[in-house]
Amino acid sequence: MVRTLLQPKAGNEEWDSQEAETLTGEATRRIRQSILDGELEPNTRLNEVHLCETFSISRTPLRAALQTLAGEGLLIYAANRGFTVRAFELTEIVDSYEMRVLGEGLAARLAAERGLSDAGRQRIEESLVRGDRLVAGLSPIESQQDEYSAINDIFHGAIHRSSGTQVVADVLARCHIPRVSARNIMVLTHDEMKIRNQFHHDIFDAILCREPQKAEDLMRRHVAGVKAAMVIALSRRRTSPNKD
Amino acid sequence: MVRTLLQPKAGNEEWDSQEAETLTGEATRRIRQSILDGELEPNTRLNEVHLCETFSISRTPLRAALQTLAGEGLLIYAANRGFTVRAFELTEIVDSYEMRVLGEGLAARLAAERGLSDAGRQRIEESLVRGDRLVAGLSPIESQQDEYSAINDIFHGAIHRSSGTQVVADVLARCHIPRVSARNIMVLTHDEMKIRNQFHHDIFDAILCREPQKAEDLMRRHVAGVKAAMVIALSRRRTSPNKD
DNA sequence: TAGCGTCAAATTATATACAGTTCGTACGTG
DNA sequence: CACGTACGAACTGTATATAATTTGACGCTA
Repeated sequence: MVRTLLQPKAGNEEWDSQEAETLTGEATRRIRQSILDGELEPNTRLNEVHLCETFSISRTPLRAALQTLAGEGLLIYAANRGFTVRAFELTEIVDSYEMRVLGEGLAARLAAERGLSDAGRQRIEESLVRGDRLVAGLSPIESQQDEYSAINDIFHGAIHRSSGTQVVADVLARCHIPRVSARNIMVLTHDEMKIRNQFHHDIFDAILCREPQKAEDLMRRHVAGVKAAMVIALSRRRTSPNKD
Repeated sequence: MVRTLLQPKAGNEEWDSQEAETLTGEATRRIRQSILDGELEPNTRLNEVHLCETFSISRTPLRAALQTLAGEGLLIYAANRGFTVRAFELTEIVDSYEMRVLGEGLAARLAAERGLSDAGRQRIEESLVRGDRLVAGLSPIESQQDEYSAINDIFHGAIHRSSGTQVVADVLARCHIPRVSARNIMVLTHDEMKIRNQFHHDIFDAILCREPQKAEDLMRRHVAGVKAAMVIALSRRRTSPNKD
């Protein structure tokens, strides 16, 4: 049969070039997902041989995957002691949001200064359409949180790319990790989704109209709002349980 | 005679735990240095076997080192095609400074909010003493640029740690890379060193006095000044040579 | 001569064997 | 019984052999 013609698997989003079609890349994605989904709990020390058997690969590609994830900040490495799942303290999560406020604002500003590519504009518009549909209550209630999360990733990811600077995108990816690691904790109300959806629209308009200052300001307020909601949700779950 | 003890090796800065006493760590440091020093030029495609012979190690620790450096953003990886030294466009460098303005400002603000540890305060004071000595003209002229660079790393590094948040320090490390990769280009005048040294003093005072807003503001202006100088220096070297 | 398919050399990806370190445990000593 | 030491199992670090992929050159065809 056809051998070359390498495509991402049908129905799958495009891959990072790094994670295509090698055991290493496959393992990287699966382990990352396990961590973000909470299957691998924080502070767990990873046993290489055991993980090898789990994924049915040898230690070489496994270690490569672990190195990559350590580089992403998801794992912590200690010489002769291997890798450990990184734990994020509440402080760390709050501060990373503070960083994200600034970074997302910068990305929006740069995007507004430089304009959107056709592909970027289309991706954002797609996310806005889906957002409107969500807010209108046309999605199944069970999947609303996941749908909002997906929409959010598309919207912000498109803006990161549109900033035109890899470093900015990298920085935001790093700030994104503590957020995701706590994702399950926050449940959005319908009103919150409405507000955020409106912010997405306004930010998009500011970028389209080439108003960098306005785009940055709106984005900062948007992310600051998300931060506040997250901190409140986290505090509820994490504060000392001595006063039940 | 205030001197910090516990130095890993005489004259050597302390190591990341990741890079201690393994061939992988050693290779990581050496290759990183080669890249930052410009021995390995941008867009060079790295040949694993060749590098193995250069460093007298086998491919396993070498690949581990390359993966780590790719995670730091110094190398770019493509599946089945290996690693390439990353090149930073002028735009990328400018934007990473923009990010750094915000990140360094945040770090200073957080440090001011939370206060300095004894170790942190000592490190900063040490850098200030050395800065004053430098500005007073008591250092050999040939080594002034290197001395300023070292002082700078100590000062800002101490503040990054004092922010109390790993994510912030990671973000700034990522912004630091394009800067260093262009380090040789900028030559500081004595007056510029004086101005920057004064900024260091003022920022330190603001942090000590627990004035977060002031610390952030000063730090932003400080880094913005550095950015301006760098951009001017880079433009001189890089702009199209069609109008000599 | 331009385009295309094929093959071999070079290079990367993976598996696995072996070496070195860590860490828990059991034993000996005070 | 407390404490330190030594030993061994478990684990990570490294080397190297083998498999898969890329790359460039060569020759064939239209």
